[in-house]
Amino acid sequence: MITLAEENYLKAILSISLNENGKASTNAIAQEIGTTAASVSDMLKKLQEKKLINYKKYKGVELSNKGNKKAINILRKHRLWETFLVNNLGFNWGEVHEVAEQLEHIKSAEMIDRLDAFLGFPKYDPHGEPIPNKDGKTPSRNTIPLNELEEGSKGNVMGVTIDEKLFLDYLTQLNISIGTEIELIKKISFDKSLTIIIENNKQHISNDVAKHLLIKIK
Amino acid sequence: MITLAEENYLKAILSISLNENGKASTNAIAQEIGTTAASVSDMLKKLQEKKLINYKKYKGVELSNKGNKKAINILRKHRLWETFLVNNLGFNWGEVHEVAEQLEHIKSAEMIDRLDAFLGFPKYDPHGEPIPNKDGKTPSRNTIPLNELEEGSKGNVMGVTIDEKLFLDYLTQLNISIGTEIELIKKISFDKSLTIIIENNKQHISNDVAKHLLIKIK
DNA sequence: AATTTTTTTTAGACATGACTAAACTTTTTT
DNA sequence: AAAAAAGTTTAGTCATGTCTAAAAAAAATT
Repeated sequence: MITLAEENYLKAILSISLNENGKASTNAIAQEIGTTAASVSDMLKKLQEKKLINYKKYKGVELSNKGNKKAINILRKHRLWETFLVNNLGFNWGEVHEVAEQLEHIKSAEMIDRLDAFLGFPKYDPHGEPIPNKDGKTPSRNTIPLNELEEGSKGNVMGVTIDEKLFLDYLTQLNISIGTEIELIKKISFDKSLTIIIENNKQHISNDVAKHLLIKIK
Repeated sequence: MITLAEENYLKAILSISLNENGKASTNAIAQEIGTTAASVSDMLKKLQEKKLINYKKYKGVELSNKGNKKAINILRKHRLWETFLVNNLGFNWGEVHEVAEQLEHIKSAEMIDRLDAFLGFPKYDPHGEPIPNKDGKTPSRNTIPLNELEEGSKGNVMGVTIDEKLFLDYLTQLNISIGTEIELIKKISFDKSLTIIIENNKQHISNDVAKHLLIKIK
């Protein structure tokens, strides 16, 4: 049986290895989870025992096949629940993360598959993030972060890559949601900030915001 | 903050005080939860600390106002989730208890009120058990257990008072569900078993089954 | 190549919630 | 009203998952 704490570690390791590629460091995991490096070290030993990760002391860590399956499944549950909360309970996309963090740990494969069916087998969650299917397969799209677009090109927002209220509320304020068309006017070399056009309005956003917006080029 | 274990104790104490009236004994709680009397003693001290129960050593325990509110809220969540699982995800009434036991601990008052609205503010769950509303008020009905009916009288099943797969599956086999009309033909004095008629079929059931069927007399 | 800095691990505690065994109350029986 | 039985609490352990402080290893700097 896998515990709640263990599930959160697997999730953190998956999240880190998706962002930076290669192995996850003890410190990075500690930061992601909001605990100390010492606690992480302790837990990594337990996860290794259970064959959920591949870990050698001081050498970083990666998910084993078994661990990867578990982690993907948690992600699947998280994103399905977020979809339910937004589509059926009327929450907005900035309000669902904390509750989904709880719901993702509910154990019942049968239930989650029925929820999936109830929702109509969605491919993307309310943030445009792909929902792994029952077999763990994740749909892929060719999108690029807005900050990597060339000046003068246009595209549509297909997803965001962080799920934090402050960020999502700011996007809402900028009139950006899934599907929004954005034209990149200018990149400022100095601070890598961008001038963009959204629905005929010129706006200026930081690189920090732009890099978390996934764009499909027109 | 109230922990998962504490919530389960409050639920157990509520359940016991609804069935047998008066205070809940340490042993009864231990049995309900599936733990030892020693563990219960330990926990009662903690719940007393938090003012969730009224407890004097060796004298049994009852919920405080605060504890009662918490416990009712857990019951509300349990029954709303069961309703969702049956009405929207297509589970049958015998399959939902375990999952609802997990879901009832999800913390978000906003979410549960939205779920309530989504479900259409149901008054009863799939087992006919009353769902406390947002303010903790529980709808009441005048029903009596089938075994207390008089010979020759008729009524409809309005609810069941245990939520166990074996029991519910047996009811399904007997063609009994919420709303079913039952006529009580005969009570056997020896073992208090009953002969009943359901949809023109004569059946014979034990007192143990009958006492968990709530009937509204015609 | 040696030293400093950073990162990681170990050692030793602590809180939670469980357990068994033993002690202590309360209740029931004689 | 004693004695026996039943129920409850305490004492002492244990596993989980956290922490701080100290030690050890790896990486970066000189």
